[in-house]
Amino acid sequence: MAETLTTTALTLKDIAREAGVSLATVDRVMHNRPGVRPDTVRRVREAIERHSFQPHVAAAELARGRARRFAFVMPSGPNPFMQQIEAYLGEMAGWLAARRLGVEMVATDVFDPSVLAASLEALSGDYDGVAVVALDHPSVRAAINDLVDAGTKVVTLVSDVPSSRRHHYVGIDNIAAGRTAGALVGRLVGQSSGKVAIVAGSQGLRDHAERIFGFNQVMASEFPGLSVLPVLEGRDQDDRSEQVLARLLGEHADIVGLYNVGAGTQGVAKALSDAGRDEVVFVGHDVTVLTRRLLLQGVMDAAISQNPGHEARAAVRVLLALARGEPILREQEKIRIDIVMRDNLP
Amino acid sequence: MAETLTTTALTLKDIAREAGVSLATVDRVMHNRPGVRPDTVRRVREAIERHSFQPHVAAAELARGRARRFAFVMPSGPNPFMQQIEAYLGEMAGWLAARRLGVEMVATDVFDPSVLAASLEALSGDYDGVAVVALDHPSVRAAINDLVDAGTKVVTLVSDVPSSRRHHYVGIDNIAAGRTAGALVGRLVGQSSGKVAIVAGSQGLRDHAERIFGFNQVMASEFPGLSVLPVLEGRDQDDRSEQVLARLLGEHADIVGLYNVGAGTQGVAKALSDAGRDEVVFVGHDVTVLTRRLLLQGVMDAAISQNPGHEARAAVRVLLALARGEPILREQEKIRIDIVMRDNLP
DNA sequence: CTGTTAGCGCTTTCAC
DNA sequence: GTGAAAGCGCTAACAG
Repeated sequence: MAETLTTTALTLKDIAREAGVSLATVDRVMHNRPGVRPDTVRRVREAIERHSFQPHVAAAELARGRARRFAFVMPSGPNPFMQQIEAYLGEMAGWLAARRLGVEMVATDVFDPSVLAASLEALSGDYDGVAVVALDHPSVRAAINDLVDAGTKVVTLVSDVPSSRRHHYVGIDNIAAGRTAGALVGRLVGQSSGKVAIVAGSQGLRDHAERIFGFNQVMASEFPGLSVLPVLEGRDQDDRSEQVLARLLGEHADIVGLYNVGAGTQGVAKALSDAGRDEVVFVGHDVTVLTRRLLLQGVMDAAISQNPGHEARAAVRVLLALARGEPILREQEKIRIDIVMRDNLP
Repeated sequence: MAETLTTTALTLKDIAREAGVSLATVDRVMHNRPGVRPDTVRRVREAIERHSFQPHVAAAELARGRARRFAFVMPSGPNPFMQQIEAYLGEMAGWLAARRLGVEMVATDVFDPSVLAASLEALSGDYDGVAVVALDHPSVRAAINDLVDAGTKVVTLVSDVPSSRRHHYVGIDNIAAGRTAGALVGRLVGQSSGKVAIVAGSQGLRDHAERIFGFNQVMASEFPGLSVLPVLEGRDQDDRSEQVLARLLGEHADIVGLYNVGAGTQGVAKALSDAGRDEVVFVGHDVTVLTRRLLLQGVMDAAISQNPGHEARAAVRVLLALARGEPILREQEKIRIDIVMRDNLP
């Protein structure tokens, strides 16, 4: 009736005795440290395997004494999504302190590759781990690789640099996010013809480009009756987004759907309401104070969201696991694409 | 440029010195143990506050030595959702072992109040914490309260007993889940008239009743043109669900939407396809092997999901935090209502 | 009521 | 190459 999932209660000492060596040697083997005869290594490894021995993390943590330091490299400037990530890190303060983890925020211009790369280089040696909202650019890639080579654990956050040797990416699959947005717009429009507008920050941003790609995929294959208009670029700014969208709305009376790929949501909403086109199906990204209000008012129909709290905590947990040499709980750290509508607002 | 979120590096000893007492006394105060003069308590408290001191969890964990044991009381019988929870606990085996946490599964008939209550009573004293998929019934409530009184930490999982003194509920807000389902059916149907069917396991189950309540709320207020038919009860069984639904489909040719509140999904899908009514908007719960397939095939339009992996891990983390007397990260442990459609399948 | 002390299971010098 | 021994910061048992 009761089935046990765990057993271990052994200690390093038990393994040492069984392998006929000392504590120190087992420790060396466990951490792949040099200076142990291959034959001894094998004997110890076998003893460990035999009992699937797991060292006690608390003891290890205590013994090594030294506190760990992580840096979060984030965009400077007022971005509500990033502010939420910071806020959630702040909420973890007690949790972090109880584990003697130091987390520092480093603000930088993540849109300028050379500035970002310089900020990263400056961190070298001072931190056990770095989480960075990265721009995908050769010099940034090089900076990340340098950190990795110096032994620092690196995770990319929200925006990935897949070509780098970063240890982990904490964020969503943006192509799938775009596909999801497309499916929502298509289904919620509920009619087979009409035009669909896209407002993005810039097609040069990897995440925006990927979302648009996914969106178009679904539109083309599943809603052939809906025609997608050329992408507008609002640079994630309210005024500019409003401006370009207002113009487009004036030119096309038969726009039935709208996908806002990045920020600038305020402007998009204003353009819609000023034009008296509230019935347009409007899908955007992220749950912020603003999008929450728009969802409640029925102006926005759905938001695709990557839970910033989860991202912040996942980044910390992944860095910690990497630093400790523990395995990462893939499933736990995977960031899901949330569909948020009025009734399931978190 | 760099802003630090944490500082602590003090130890109990530092606090002791500053308060002019010994280690042991600080320990007593920290854990609200009796036998300390009120005045001394105050002095120590002040020293702790002054530095917002956080004891080192690893040291505490190590010092107390004893391993912790948790029990998961789950429904016997083949329920894919519950099997997933078990599977995720299995994946955590290494993580659990490294923390010397023992997790045991206890299968029981959670639908029979007296059997469930007896199972819970039997656990008393043997475990530090218990997670239970609970039926809301007086004798179950009493059993939970007895465990709590005996010092065991108790969390309800998936299905709550709000009237008990359980320490925490790990699961979704089922009324909101029902509302979400209602909004999805209404929006995806995309027309203003027609009938909507509901298939539930039993209206006697609290979670099912709450979901139906939420669903009807939204239907009545936002989609007045859609008329909701009386609830069918399929007892979460495939054959029975198929049977009752097939009959209903025969009686009403104008059914445009369907909400499957519980399990029995296989039967529901079969009834729809046998009747050639694949165009009906079909919204159900949970992502399983089956619902995943139905979503990909376009038979199901959306699944409301409570991430079983998250629930399993949240239950363990909450029990651990409770046992250690640490605060719970509310935001992290809150279970979200996920809307899963084809393109954001996890 | 309060203090002293012996570990918990690792990591890390420092010797051999 | 390998081992012995001194802690890491707490908890708990035992003295006083």
